Amino acid sequence: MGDPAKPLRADAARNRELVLETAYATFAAEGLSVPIDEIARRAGLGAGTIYRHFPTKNALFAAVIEHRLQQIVTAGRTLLDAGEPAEALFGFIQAMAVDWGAADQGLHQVIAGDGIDLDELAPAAEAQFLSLLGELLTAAQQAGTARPDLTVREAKAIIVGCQAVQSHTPDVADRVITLILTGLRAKP
Amino acid sequence: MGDPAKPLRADAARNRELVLETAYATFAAEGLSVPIDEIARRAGLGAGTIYRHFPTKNALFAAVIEHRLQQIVTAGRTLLDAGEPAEALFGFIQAMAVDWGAADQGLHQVIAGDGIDLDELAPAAEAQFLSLLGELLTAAQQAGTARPDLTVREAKAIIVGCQAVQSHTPDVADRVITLILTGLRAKP
Amino acid sequence: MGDPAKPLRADAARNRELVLETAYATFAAEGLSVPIDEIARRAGLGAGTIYRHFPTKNALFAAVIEHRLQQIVTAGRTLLDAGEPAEALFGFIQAMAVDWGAADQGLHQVIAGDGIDLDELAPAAEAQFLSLLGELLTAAQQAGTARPDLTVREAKAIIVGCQAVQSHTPDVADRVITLILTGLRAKP
Amino acid sequence: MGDPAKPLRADAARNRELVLETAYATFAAEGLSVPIDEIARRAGLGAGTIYRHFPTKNALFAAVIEHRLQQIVTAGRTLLDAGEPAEALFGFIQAMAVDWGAADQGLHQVIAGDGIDLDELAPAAEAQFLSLLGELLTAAQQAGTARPDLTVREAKAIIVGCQAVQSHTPDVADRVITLILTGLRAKP
DNA sequence: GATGAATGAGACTTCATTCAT
DNA sequence: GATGAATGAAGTCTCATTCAT
Repeated sequence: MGDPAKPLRADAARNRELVLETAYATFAAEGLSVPIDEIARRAGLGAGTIYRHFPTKNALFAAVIEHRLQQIVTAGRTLLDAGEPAEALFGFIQAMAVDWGAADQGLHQVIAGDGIDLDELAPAAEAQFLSLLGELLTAAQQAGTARPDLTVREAKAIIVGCQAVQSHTPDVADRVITLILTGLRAKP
Repeated sequence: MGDPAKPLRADAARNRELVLETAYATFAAEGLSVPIDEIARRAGLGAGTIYRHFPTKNALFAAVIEHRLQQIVTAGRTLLDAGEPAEALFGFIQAMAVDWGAADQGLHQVIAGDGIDLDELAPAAEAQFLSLLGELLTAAQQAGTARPDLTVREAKAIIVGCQAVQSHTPDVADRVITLILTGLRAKP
Repeated sequence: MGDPAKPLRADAARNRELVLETAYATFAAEGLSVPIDEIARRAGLGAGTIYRHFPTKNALFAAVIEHRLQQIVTAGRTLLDAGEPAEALFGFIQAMAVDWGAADQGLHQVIAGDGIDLDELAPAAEAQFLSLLGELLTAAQQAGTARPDLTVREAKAIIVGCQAVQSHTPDVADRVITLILTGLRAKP
Repeated sequence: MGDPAKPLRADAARNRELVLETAYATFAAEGLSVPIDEIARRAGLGAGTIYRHFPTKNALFAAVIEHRLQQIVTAGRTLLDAGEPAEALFGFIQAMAVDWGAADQGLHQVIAGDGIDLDELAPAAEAQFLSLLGELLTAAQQAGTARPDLTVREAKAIIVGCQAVQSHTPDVADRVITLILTGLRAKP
């Protein structure tokens, strides 16, 4: 049913994607304080072009995070559909912290605070993310691998914790996250 | 006695304390990007006064963190000396995240990364902290309450994770941290 | 054609020139301690614009000096090519101090030291300058008007001295410089 | 007769001397931009003590220059009284630049401009200096060693030039100054 | 009188955002 | 639409000068 927004011209759409990818890579590698000009330079665009697509730097954050969360949700749903409900939740948390969060300074800064609030920034994506997390959690609880009294908010808090671990001490992160997850499996 | 550095004049010492406390409160509440001028304003001082005591913004960070870590180490040692070796480690981690970390956004940013390195910033205090943590860990392992294969670095990573949890989702932090700690108690 | 650096946009090039001229006039008239903001104000530009073209105040010095030295070298070469080898050196020194150095306080400060090193600031232009000076000197020596034992470094030192004279006591500079140059003509 | 100002207490007089000497050494070595606090530190005094004796930084410059000029005048007079009128002027100029000006960045900056005017700063000392210079000049002219048409202002301008040479290219300064002085000896 | 801590204006520089080309 | 130049409000830090101790 018809995108309400006018469809972008082909080159504009391409530029939007390019900005998004460049911004993600840059924020992930160097944190959120990278200047817009630097992102423009890396994308081979003018700064004005970025502002045409994203009216403020915060809007760019929002779009990047939204994009990222959508990828995460997609990957999580794949895991869920793979038919291993018992381990999907744990695999997802581990993957989110270790594989995806490995170099993700920017994502971690956003998720862990730094004055930026995910719920304000990208409420729709956040809702989808929580919904997926709920499904993963329920599946694991029904399979008997996760504590039955665990809530979605708690599961998200644990993800935040695991990402902090990954970002701060990458070399022991794998083991520590495994330990943390142990606590989620224990019977009440 | 025999302090090599001349003792500060009474008013200077008072102001130094005032800056340290104001800076701690401000960084904790609003993160590390608060301008020095704002801290000066809140302390009722000129900006130059802060720079007299701490020649760089980083030096101020360092002093705040050092001050804070010393308080933490002192409190941890009290716990250790209280004669409950079995629970001291867990009490310490919980206290560090929940009681002290409650409003500690700035401290968390420093400890959790953000381009700032604790070891460079306050190496002495960091060393004391790690040493205390080691003692708490050993005591718990000898009492049989902590996994024997846990290392100090891992314990520190867990603290970082717990602080992230506290800072991001305070209302479920208590429960989540308890869950995380469960994983440290499990037999290998 | 084949300029590796993209040619500046017309407005940018105009502003670059404007900054250079304003900076030259201002430094020359008031010395090197004039704030960048003041130069921006006089040029009718924002301070940021200056920093876009010259990333540091030192870089602006460098560009001003380079610009100036190039003019000087060009003028000197014209003198050399005019076919009066016997007098070109003396004309050049006199011109450099009197005509061009008339209000050149800033340039004099740079050339005469003040903690700023020409060789670091604009090595290429400095090299060209020394090379031209060498040619002038050789020509005069072959024509028998300059002492045969005079070196390029000594000639440069004399220029520095003449500029100091000009800058300090303009009203007697012409005569004094003539006297100084007399010493260079004398037979050993 | 009878100093109109109350005589200083012994310690105050000592401090005044100490500041003057330290300031001279520091300005000479590092230029006029050295902070007052640094001079205080080197003198082992508080900054306030300097301000008790010299109400502004400019006043301190003035006093330093005055002090210095007095020494110079004294030394020049000694030269004059030594009974070698033919060479006293040349010896004086050479000594002023080479021996005394060797590391005299501060003095050179003041004399060579930098927005500071000797006549405003220390008019009395300047007058004495000019008077001495006049005597040296007259003596040399009567002895037939200096051009009869040389004026005091021109002689001073030459000193400024020689100091610039010394300050800019110390290693050839001796020779260059000798060359310059040759010009003053030549018959008109 | 001496001290050195405090002040606060102002320097240099960065960067989100706007706008002429 | 795209570009990248211009803007100007901050931010960090310095230092001449004043003032409480």
